[in-house]
Amino acid sequence: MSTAAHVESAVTDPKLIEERRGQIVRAAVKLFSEEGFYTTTIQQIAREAGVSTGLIYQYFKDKDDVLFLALKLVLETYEHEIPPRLEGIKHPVERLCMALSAYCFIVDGLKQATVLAYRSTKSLRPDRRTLVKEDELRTNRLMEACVRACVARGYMCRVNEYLLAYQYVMFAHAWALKNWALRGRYSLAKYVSEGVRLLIEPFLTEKGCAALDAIRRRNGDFSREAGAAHQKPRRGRNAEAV
Amino acid sequence: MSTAAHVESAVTDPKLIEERRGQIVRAAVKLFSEEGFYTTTIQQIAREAGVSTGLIYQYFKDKDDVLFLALKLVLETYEHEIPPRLEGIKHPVERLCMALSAYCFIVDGLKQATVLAYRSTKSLRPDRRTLVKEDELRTNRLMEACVRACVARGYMCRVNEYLLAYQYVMFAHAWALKNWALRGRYSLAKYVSEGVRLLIEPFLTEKGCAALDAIRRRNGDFSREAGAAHQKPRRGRNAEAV
Amino acid sequence: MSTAAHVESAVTDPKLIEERRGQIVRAAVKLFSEEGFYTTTIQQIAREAGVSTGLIYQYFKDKDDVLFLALKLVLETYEHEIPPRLEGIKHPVERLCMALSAYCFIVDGLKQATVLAYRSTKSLRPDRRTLVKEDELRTNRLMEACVRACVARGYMCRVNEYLLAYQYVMFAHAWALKNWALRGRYSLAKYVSEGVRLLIEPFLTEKGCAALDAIRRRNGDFSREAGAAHQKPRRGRNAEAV
Amino acid sequence: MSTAAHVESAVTDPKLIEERRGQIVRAAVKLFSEEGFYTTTIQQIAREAGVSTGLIYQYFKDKDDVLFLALKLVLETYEHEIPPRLEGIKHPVERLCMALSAYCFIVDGLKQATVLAYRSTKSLRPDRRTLVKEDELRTNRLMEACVRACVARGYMCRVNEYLLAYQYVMFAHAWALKNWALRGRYSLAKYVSEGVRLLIEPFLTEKGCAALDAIRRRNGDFSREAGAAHQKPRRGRNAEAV
DNA sequence: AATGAATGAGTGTTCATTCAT
DNA sequence: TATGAATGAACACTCATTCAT
Repeated sequence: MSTAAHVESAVTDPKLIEERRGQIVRAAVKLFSEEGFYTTTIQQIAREAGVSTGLIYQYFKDKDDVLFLALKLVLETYEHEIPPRLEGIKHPVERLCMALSAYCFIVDGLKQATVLAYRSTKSLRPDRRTLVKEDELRTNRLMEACVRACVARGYMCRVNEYLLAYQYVMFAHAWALKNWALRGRYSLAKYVSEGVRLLIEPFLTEKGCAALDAIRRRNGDFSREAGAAHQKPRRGRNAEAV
Repeated sequence: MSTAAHVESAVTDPKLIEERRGQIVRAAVKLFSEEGFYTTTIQQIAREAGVSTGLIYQYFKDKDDVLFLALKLVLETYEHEIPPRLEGIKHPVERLCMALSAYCFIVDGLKQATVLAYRSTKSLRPDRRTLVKEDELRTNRLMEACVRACVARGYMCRVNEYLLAYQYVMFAHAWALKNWALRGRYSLAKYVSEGVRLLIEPFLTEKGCAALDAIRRRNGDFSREAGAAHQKPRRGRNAEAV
Repeated sequence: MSTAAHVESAVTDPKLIEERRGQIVRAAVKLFSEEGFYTTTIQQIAREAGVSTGLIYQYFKDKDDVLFLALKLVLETYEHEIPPRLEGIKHPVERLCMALSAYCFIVDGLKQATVLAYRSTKSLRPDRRTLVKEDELRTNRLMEACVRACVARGYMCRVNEYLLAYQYVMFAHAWALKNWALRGRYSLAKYVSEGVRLLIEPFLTEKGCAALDAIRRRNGDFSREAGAAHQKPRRGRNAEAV
Repeated sequence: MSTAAHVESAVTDPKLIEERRGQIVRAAVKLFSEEGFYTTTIQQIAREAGVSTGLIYQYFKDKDDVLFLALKLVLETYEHEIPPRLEGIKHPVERLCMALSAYCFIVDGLKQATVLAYRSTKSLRPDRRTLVKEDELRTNRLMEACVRACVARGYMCRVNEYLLAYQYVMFAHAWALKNWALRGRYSLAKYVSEGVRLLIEPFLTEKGCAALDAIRRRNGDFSREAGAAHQKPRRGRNAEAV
């Protein structure tokens, strides 16, 4: 549905397809992110990708298709880059904190692309839009699973897991969407540690808080900045769940 | 700066200007919301507004200018419609809850326009973009003021007020931005009451919680659905601040 | 179905529409006739018509639509220009001869356009193609009616009127289609008089032949060339019909 | 002049050339016939012929050259397929009737290709167009020779042999060109027998008519349909020629 | 003040043709 | 010989903007 298989003389070599598509989509993400979908021309993408205009139509059905794969690339980055960053982490609370942190750091690396997703998803044809939304939902479920693990193991009190997970997602996205308002006030690290304080800590049980304290002692408040952990505020105390 | 004062044959009668602009901008908001900025043509706006294409250029400098005023209209709706809904409400906790609720209800009535703001703000020329952002910040400060009042009066523990206020904003916006994912799960009323539970209640002091309980007994959980308040979960208890 | 009513800002003034359409279609017929449909660009038509490219799309849906009206113009010329040339002519045999002659003369003035019709009718969308064919059929019926009148009045023996009429049509068209082969051998007048000899005379009854002879004495063999009638060959004699 | 001899890396083996060309031209005739010259792409021809796009340019100079050979193939089919069908037929009247019949049957098998010839000959470069026209003239001469033989042997009265032969050609072509109008009224066989009645019989001498009658008794009115000959109409009687 | 016809630069897309392999 | 990926010029069509009325 996203391929150029319908194109008269579509390319057949799978390796080449992968390479060219990547090449073109990367150029597209860059330009769409900077200038927006409608103001970026196919010719610009071609030039940025170092190919001819015609070539793009051997790998994509139309401009919409380029956008689709560009957005998929971004959305899949979220989905694929969080798990590796959780690897080896056992403790549910630490996993949750890391998931939030990871999401924010990934978004930080894709700030413009994240904004692009918000700007341009509606420009997609409905069927493709649906597919992109499914990508987003999968990432949401990743976050939700972290929440559930905390609740299941008694580190977090009962909450609306779905909605809380969505807050994490929005919190990460906001780093890109509202970067113009946030970057003057917070470093990314600070933003993440504040996020933990606002959106995780209040829902932890005593046991969960204890775990979080331990983690902070080790990891420094999820902040890479030295001393970022010094300002220990009063935090929510939740009774043991169940 | 947004006017068409530079236009050759600009109209001079201020009353007429206001009327025509409103007429055109309302049409623009409708069409931009439905179809997006780039896919809406000036001719469509003219037809929707019941005027000629040429007329638009007597009241706006260019298409960008129409977008600018359209976005301003949306952003100012947030800013202007929240205060009246808080009128007469004295208790800081209730004000905060009502502010969140009001924001969500306003967004609900402007779902597409809210999405439009996210899609199209970057399409504005930088100077106009800045002005739109300032509109948003003013609304943020409205929310922030509500938080501060709660903290000042000891209903809420010390928090990062700026960021918490931003969570409220994002939470309201999310009702529009992620409506496709949320509407199947929550009614608006339920969404709001869950918002209170996730983003307000955890930060309340005991005193604040007591106040919230009282409000809920009166107002029914900020939910219009009968019995929506029945599922009272364990909620955060915060020690008195300071 | 051929209008530009679907166009965003189609023109509304009927007088203007007629004028502009005529202006553009005339340019199109000229260029399509000379260069063919596919090798003629919209820009060329615009230039030839003395208008801008964009204007064409205010009066035509697409290039196909221009072709459609161009072909209709040609086909309707046949249909509309034959009757006036028969006006005042009473005798069925003379009417038939004049019809054939008129058709050939009209085709002579539209040689390239006639070739265009053969080249490009298949390039039309099926529904429009059908409409053009109906135009052609109406002209055929004009010819057929002339044949029928001759038969009914006993000037012509019973024949397959439909097919004979079609021979007249093809004979006239051939003057355009095969002009490259014919123009070296015959003048148009000679061609017409040979047509009468081949496709009318053989089917005349004695009475019909007598009438034809009288007509020729008056009109000079349907040939404007002096002496074109000198080579009187043996011709078909048909018994009285019925 | 039609070859690809000028092509950089032209193929030299004559046998291969013949084979490849045939393969490609057959595919081209099929596609051009169905879709037209301009709407058929070289890539489609390549796929239909089961070769690569590049290969076509080793056997043809350009797309125009493919069209040229495609049209030649069609035109030569007429020229080459008529004589075999006349083989063994001695009587001039029968030969003439068979020639007309054969032409119609050949056209019937090449309906779309015949239309193609009318659509696309003008798309050829002038020099190539001339060559195609010469092919057509050779077929015309085939028909003309049949007419001449009839006249010479006294079966047909004196006529404009050239033009009559052209009528036969047009009659056959019309079966393709106007098939949309004819196929509802006549079977091919009926069409042919009507053609004999309209374009041959009227010009026969008494001797010729007698011969035709005999032929019909044997061959059934040039119609494959049983009983097609039953409806014997009044037909032209010509006095002996000379 | 208002109209809407006219403009023409700009864009997505196609496809004949080339050429490295 | 044969391939098919790559090219880029060319074209249909759109639409923001202008301006005569």
